Amino acid sequence: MRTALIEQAAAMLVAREPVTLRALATRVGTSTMAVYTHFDGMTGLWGAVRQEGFARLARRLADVAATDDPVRDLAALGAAYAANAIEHPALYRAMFDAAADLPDPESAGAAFGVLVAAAGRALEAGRFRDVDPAAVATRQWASGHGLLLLVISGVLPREALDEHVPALLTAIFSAAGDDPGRCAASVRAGWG
Amino acid sequence: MRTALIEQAAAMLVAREPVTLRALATRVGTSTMAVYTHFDGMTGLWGAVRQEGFARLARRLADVAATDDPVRDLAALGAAYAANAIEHPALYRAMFDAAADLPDPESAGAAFGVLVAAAGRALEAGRFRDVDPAAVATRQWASGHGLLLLVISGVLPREALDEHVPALLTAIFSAAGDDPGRCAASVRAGWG
DNA sequence: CAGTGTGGCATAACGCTGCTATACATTGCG
DNA sequence: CGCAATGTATAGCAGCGTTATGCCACACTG
Repeated sequence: MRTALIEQAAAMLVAREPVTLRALATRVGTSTMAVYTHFDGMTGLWGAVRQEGFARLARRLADVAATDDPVRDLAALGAAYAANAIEHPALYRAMFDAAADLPDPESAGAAFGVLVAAAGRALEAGRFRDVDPAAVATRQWASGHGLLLLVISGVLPREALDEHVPALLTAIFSAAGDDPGRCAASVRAGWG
Repeated sequence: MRTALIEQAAAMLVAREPVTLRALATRVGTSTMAVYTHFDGMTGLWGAVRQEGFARLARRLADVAATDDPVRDLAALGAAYAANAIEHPALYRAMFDAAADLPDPESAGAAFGVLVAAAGRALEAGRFRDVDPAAVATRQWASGHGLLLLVISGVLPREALDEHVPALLTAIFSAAGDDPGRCAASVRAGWG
């Protein structure tokens, strides 16, 4: 029942339908009370939906196999992240809805941890110098997040991703110590 | 009446009060119908509020005086942009609310134009090479936007701005052709 | 095996939301 | 002065999230 409600809510979210309590209960074939027994009302359900969104994101990032080029891996992780957000924009927006509580630290941290790990490998491989892997990951994440939200909102066209993400990643990774030319090639390879 | 409604809505937004039709009408001292005669319901009012938000942002950016160091100016514009967003986070979030229509192209374009102009001056001054000023401005905007939203949402602490914005701007401007050392100094001076 | 709780769902109602139809007032113009 | 028109007040509607209450079906227990 819990999972049915979460999945139905996520489905309505990706279908651009308004996720309302009554419509949700009707679609699942139960009554509105189910949301109150299994969650703490709609806010609790939204929290569960966002947690599910982060879990899906973490799974998707985990599917990106690590290669011997950690900078390429960072770009590939960015591509997987962007693809996930573009395919389910409403879910992505709900995951970062500022009106709600903080996203679940565990599931969100799992996704972020994959990025930090890749940055750490770049540091160990000598591609980065004198930087905190978490800082590099945060900068990549924030840049991509902002660009994605602007694209999802329709402020920027979708082509803006292909135009600006590789440029931003190359700038960030070069500033972290990677050789600019080699970095650009790795980013191109990873962004695909 | 129009302006009174817009300003009251903006005031309730910064006061973290829920902006509801009845509460808004009561505070302004009129009836709910006023919102329908002057705007097209609440959606129209939200559009006007966002337009007002972009107008305030454009005014604030225009107050940043241009110096003989265009890269410093870009960082100073970023600082003014960030300060405006941090001071009125609810209004900033409303400005980019993806559920609504696109922000008013005129007022939003005015704010963005200031950034593009500064990037153009950097190009003319020889600080940037072989780049589109609009592309540099877009990358700076998207990076700052993403970082600001993460801070406003509480995902990142406020100190993350001072830690990551100068690093990101230096990375972007260096990738645009500026000398890294000189760029870092200009960004530090502008970010203040 | 019958009795008894107990957890989970259906029903109905409450207060709130945005919105609209209608009646009234007030202003400007011929 | 009377008429037209614009903007506001009132009342009500459908929808929302939430909650109080009743029921039922399952599980544990003497």
